[in-house]
Amino acid sequence: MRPKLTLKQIARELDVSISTVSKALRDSPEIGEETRKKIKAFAKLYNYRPNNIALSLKNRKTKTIGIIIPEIVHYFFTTVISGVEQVANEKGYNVIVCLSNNSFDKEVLNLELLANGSTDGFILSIAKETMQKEDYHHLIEVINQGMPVVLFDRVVDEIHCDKVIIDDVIGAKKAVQYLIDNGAKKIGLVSTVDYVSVGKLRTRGYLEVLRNNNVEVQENLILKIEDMDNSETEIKEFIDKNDVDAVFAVNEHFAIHAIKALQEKGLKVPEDVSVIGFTDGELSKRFIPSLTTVSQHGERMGAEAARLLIDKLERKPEEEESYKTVIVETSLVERNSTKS
Amino acid sequence: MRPKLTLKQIARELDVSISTVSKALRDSPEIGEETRKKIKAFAKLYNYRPNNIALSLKNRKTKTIGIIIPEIVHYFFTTVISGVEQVANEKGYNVIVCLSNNSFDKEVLNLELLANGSTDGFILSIAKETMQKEDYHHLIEVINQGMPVVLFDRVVDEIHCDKVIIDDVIGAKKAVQYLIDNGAKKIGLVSTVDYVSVGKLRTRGYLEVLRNNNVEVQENLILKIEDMDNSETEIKEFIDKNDVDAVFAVNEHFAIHAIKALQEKGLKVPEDVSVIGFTDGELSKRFIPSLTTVSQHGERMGAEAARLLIDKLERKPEEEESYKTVIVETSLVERNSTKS
DNA sequence: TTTCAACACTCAAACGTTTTCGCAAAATAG
DNA sequence: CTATTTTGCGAAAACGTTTGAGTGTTGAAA
Repeated sequence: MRPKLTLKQIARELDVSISTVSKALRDSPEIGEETRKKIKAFAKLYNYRPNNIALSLKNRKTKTIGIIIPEIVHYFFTTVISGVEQVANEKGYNVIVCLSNNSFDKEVLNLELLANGSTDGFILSIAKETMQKEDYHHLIEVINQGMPVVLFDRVVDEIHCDKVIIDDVIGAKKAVQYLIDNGAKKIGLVSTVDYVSVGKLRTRGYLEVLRNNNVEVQENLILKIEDMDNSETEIKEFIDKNDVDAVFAVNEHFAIHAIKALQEKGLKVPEDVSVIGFTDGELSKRFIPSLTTVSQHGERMGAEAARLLIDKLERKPEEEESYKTVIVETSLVERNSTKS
Repeated sequence: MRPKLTLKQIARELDVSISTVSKALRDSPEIGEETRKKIKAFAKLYNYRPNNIALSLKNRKTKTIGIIIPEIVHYFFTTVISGVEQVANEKGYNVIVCLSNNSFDKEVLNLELLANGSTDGFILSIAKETMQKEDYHHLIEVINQGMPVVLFDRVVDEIHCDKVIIDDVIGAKKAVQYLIDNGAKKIGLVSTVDYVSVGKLRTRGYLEVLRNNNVEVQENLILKIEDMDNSETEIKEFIDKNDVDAVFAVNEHFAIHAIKALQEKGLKVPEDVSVIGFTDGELSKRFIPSLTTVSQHGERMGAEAARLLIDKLERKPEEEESYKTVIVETSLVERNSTKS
């Protein structure tokens, strides 16, 4: 076992000072040709690499960005991480991932831990519990200490920082417009109750498009799921008793249950009824039929967040402080659950 | 903006020495009651937290473990991360995640980067390209430097370290035995070509169980998919021309295509034909019908890997070096694609 | 011969901690 | 009232690095 080489050891070995070694390796003109070559050769031979921790301490930056998400076994979040990672890597940054498990306490803990020198900034999606408590002091604290934070997906107005979000209303409008353009008249909506912000916004998009196209809004064609655990039965009943020629569901899960219910009713998807979902996850791609869906482009969101953060980190101190909110456009991915 | 507080600032503010502050905060008996209280109150008021980087440098350990995986948008790997994270957190460790994207070069880069002081040890699943090249010098190098490494899932004999794997053969046996126990006689196998180790091992399990139960092996009931892109058609043809009463597929994807082909042939799953998959991902849980499947327990694997690593990290230096390989048992998760 | 610049290097401080050692002053013992 | 112990605190080194300032030698210009 050969422990890591340090400048000090090289210096002792070659009988020069530590600073000489450091300067030689960084090609300082202060060091003579011969000495420099000798040192470089030695360093190469024994595979010297500077210690990151020491560098971080010296430079007061770690070249590491922390990302705190509510859960990791979750398609959307992994695509975001993937996007962050790509951009971070390009710019020479590392990514350290922490999970809040949707718990307020764990979010606070992780944030405090990483804020003590481990990272230069944060990319974060707020935990469910934190949103319920509406307690953001930990985030505000960290921002006040001068640490840049970028919020994505779940964001709140109370926190002043850069943000990356999608436009749920426009996403929903794209989907419903697509259905109308392809001849649908009786479009069912399977949504969540209104206090889930995503459900509310997507419902708004649905309503707007119907009005814009002079399609009458039929209240009975709108289903708002209360109890997620019982969504399957609710959707089945909804489909059974209503006559629709298209369905817009606010997530993948609702979409596939709608498809199943339609099939059991003797209808074919997409021949008789078209179905569109929201969130382009594994399930949308691989369900049979595969789902036409509104994609949230998690990877782009991650990349955008990383760019915002790194811009802040590398900004000259004299530049004006300003916070941006980037809206990443959704797009409709056409697959086999809609006819066109 | 209030920058982070340091010992030095507290010392200056309270007109004592840095060491006094440090000792007071760590409840050293050297410091008098009064001074200690004063310092602690001040630190609390201004929310002092020691700088992790400085601590890492001093202690020569970072309390951080690196995990390098081939991809993150992948159900299995996320469950592993989740398991690692839980155990790591319990023991006061952070997790830094890097992606190799299945590229040899990126794996080497990440490893070298993190090995220079950023982490105390690694948990790693080898990149596809690395396995093809059979070049593991970067891993061996890191291990030689005294950094503990735990390999999981994709492991190789050439590397001497702790390992966490599942037993594919036993997993497959459980599945096929279950089918036989429930009356199946003509069990189709949808596998990959033999040079994919997973396909080979799971096929072996299938064959062993048939022999053990004196069921004749019919070569025509075994499908080995060459071309993943064309798997759908291959499976459809296979199902169409063969008469089976059960199917064992070596992954989720094959399983759902088998189900679809069966349904299109006019057969019902699970009433007429039972289907079992491998890998308990999103799709298995949420496909309709949901899939009975062999679960690999990624979370357990991650937890196990983290435990092995942390044991190594906290082992006294005088203790004997030894490498373990932990086999995490698979288990059969019964859902709606099999009758029982 | 003196002066000075160029060269090639070393010293020392700094980043923020912890910890060993040393040293006064106060408290106790003799 | 002196001798010794205890108490309370500070100085300094260490972790590994970078970097501005300082130093000694050489060779050339004045």
